[in-house]
Amino acid sequence: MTGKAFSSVWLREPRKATSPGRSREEIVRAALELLNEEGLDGLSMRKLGARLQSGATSLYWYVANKDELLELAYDEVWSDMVVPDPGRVSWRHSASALAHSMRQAILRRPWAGNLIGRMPALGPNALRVADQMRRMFKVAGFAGLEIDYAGSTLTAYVFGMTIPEVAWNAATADHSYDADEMRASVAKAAAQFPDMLERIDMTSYDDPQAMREMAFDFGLASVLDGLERRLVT
Amino acid sequence: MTGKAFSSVWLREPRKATSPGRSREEIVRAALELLNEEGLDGLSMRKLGARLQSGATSLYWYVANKDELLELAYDEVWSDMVVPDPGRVSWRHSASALAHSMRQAILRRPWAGNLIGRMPALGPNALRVADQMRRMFKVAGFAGLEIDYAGSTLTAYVFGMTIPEVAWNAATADHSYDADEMRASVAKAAAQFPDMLERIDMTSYDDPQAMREMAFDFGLASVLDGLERRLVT
DNA sequence: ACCTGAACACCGTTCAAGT
DNA sequence: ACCTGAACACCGTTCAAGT
Repeated sequence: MTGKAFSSVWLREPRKATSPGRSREEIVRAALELLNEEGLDGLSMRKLGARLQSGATSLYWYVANKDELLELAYDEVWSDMVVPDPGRVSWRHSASALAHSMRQAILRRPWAGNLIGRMPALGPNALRVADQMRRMFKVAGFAGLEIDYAGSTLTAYVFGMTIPEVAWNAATADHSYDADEMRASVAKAAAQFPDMLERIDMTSYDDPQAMREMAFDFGLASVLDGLERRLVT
Repeated sequence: MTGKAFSSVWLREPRKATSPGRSREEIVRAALELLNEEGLDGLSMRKLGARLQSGATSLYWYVANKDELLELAYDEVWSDMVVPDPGRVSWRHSASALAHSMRQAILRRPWAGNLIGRMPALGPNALRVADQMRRMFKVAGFAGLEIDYAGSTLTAYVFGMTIPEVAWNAATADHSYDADEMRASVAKAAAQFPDMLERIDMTSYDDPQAMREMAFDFGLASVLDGLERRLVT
């Protein structure tokens, strides 16, 4: 019972473009526009069809279903992640730059927050990043499976830190943000936890942006220190 | 313009239960059943209404909308995360046990993978865990904002590692899993990346479960080492 | 106070029919 | 080979009307 294995759009050939305004590429471009303008909920096959001056169902000639379309669009997120050459700079510098560029890539495309880690990342951009990261950790001194473990650790940290950040931005984007009100709300919820209340009095809510950057750098330094330690022993 | 701030179900009083089979509690219980049986997509207001022998729209008396219902159900995930008392065991042991229980809590409820980090976690269970974790990092020796940074780092790592794990399980659950086929698929996608191909030849695909546990422990040790290092300097 | 059903404004996807 | 529209089987939510 071999059953058909795990499938991904990237494993199949696209239908070739013939008419000018109608191709997989064209569709993905329009989907990205919609995603960037209106977010994940703003993308529907019907709206996408309208934008391309076609029936919604015409798209199914080029793309098997909406999930595949998302998988195609998703690869774009990886396009501006960078891994500075670990031959020229220290691997720590390279890893740190990668982590920051990953975070920014997601913050710039909030819709990606709901896809990341949930969707296979087998597009060309994702593979490039994975390949460069592997090489980086090899230069650093990791070997065998530990090359992959180190990669997983770094990306898990960055994604785990950034996904909530995106969600938070989305949740507070509508209402004009009021630090005092926020403080009061959370204080109410955390009323029976004296330890939590203590935290609420801190500056945390006044400049959430700066706070998050500090938290990110603190955690990143920890992760990199931890990885470094794995190398020396 | 203060605008209404960030809102969460947990900040409002529930409507009190009157009839026996109809209350916010009852509804959340039924929603959890549906989630555990059919996953996130299996939960619709209509199906939930049917299960409770009521019109779908009757639920709106007890719950403002589906998102709030999810927020309510979501707190359940935190219920079996444990933080061993850091007064009796080392903080490292405590943190490690917490991390493992977090991972298991999510693996046991795959639907949570799509909610985690995306939804405010202000329910009683989530607050208990947050409070205990805070105390743990305080006992460890962190102070001020670093208590929170340490907490964010640990949970970001665990969530970032576990969310893809859940997604992977879901993607491979349908098809009977075939290691060779999988290897071939990924090899095809990664064809131009010699470094990636090297990885594919490893044992990675034969026992993914064991592999993931090793990866998790490797990363966890790194994160804890990194946090420890923050304490001594 | 609580519950109902009809209705609104959407979805993704299939498929026979057209050119 | 490509595109269309109608149709199917769903959604979440509102709201006037019932008891």
